[in-house]
Amino acid sequence: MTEQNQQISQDESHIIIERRTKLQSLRDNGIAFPNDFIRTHLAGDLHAEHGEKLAEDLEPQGVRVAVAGRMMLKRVMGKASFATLQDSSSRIQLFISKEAIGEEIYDAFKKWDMGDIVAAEGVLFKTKTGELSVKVDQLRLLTKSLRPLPEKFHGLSDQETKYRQRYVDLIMNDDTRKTFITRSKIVAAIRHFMLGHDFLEVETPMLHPIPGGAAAKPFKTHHNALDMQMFLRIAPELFLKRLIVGGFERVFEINRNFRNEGLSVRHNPEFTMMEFYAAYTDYKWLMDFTENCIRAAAIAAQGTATVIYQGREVDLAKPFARLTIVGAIQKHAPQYSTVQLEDAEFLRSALKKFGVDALPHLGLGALQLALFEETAEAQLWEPTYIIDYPVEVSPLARASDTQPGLTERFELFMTGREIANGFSELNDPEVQADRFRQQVEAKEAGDDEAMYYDADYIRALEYGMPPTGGCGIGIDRLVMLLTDSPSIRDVILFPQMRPEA
RNA sequence: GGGAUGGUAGCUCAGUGGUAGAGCAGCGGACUUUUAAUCCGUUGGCCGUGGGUUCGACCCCCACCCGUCCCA
Repeated sequence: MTEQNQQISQDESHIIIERRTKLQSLRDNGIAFPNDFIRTHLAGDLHAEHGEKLAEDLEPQGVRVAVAGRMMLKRVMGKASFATLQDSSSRIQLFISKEAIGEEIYDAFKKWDMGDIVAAEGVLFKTKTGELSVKVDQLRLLTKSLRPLPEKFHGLSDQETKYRQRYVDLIMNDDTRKTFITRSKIVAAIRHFMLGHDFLEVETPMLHPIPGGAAAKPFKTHHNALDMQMFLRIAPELFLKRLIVGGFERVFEINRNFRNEGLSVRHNPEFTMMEFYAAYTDYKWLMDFTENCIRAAAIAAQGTATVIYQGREVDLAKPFARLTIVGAIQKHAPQYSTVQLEDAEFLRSALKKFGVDALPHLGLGALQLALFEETAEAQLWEPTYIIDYPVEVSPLARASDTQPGLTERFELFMTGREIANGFSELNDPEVQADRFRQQVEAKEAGDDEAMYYDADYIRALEYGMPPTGGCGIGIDRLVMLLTDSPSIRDVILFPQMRPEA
């Protein structure tokens, strides 16, 4: 052992020291980390193909297999033993007898540890309790595990360790593996849905010279060669619409956004969104389309569009409800009268009771929206589109032709959370330029979430963008819903954590 | 940012002012069809960190660090 290793081992438990000693003896006796084993079968396939067979049917077939995986259980009984290997598909039991593999390897096996990666070859059979197993005649240790796994029965339950050491969580918890497999299926289903509707998948910059496309605080970074400040993107929106200008009439991107905000059960500083844009559509078309897309994702994840979240049903099968902001307040907080909801001063005082200090420049629509967020939003359990957002909080959305001060915009809520946000895009370059100027004024007045003026985006619009609908779906929150996960950290493999103590 | 709650052996957890415990894992031994195998023996702890109170602190007090939940 090197001096450095010795120093490390002083801080390590006796278990790790013991295992390092075993590894050293593997090194002394040959190749400690061999990579020439060839696996022929996965455990899950073996169970699927042979699990139901009777012993007397299976054993005469002499099915020869080579399996490998992490040793999760080990039962040594004198001259014969059982071990359970876990591979990516499932688990398979090994029957290991001294008689079949020889005394030398058998004695070595007795020293192997839980968590070691083991390879075995042999013939399938059924034990007397009927468990499909491999009668092993060749056995090898492929990778020595130096760190002890959590307890075999209770597993790993500490939330912090599950998040910080996801690799251990994945080894120990089938539910965790399932959640991320489901996440992959959801993303695949959404991608398939989009491609099936003639959308082109694209990738736009994550490093932005000007952050745009959303009201949020960005992360700042620095490009050395260009010696310029850059921002991690808060949304891909302005780039995707440049592509609409360019003639890609249906585009989507599934990728990460970064927002410099606090952490919560619903917020991770980097999160995944799908944004999509379709020329010659509007927000009404988007609502129908988004609904179908989410339904397809639910069926891919759970096989049904009627799902249970935290013990309560969410019906994604029936048409999603549609309510205006005021309508939602009236439904979920009926103590406010129609007259009061049109009274800016009343709304300010009502908001104060919720501890919200409404900025003086906010108009009626923004005040109504703030009251909606306080009173109604958390109660929107069944999927509900809230429509007709005020212009002042929707600087990229097309104004309504019939309702002054409102835009053709919706947000989709379910289980009390925002899942999607979409609108008819503002494609009038002169109006967009005005809206940007207003944002810059708000920023100068101290609103650090206000947008920058993006001159190139205006230039793009000046070439002409067809009438377009665009929408963003929060993938993490959708996966939470479809995997019944209470926290966003449960659906992100490596959630953001403070440095370890 | 505020409130609640937690941090004790590698893991899961007991312990409530008087010598730090159990199960699993580990180590030694027995055992040729086990299923969290069983049986005998046994090692292992800055009780999150730093202060304080006390004859004496895992336990009481204060501050801090890192989680979890709720609220903003």
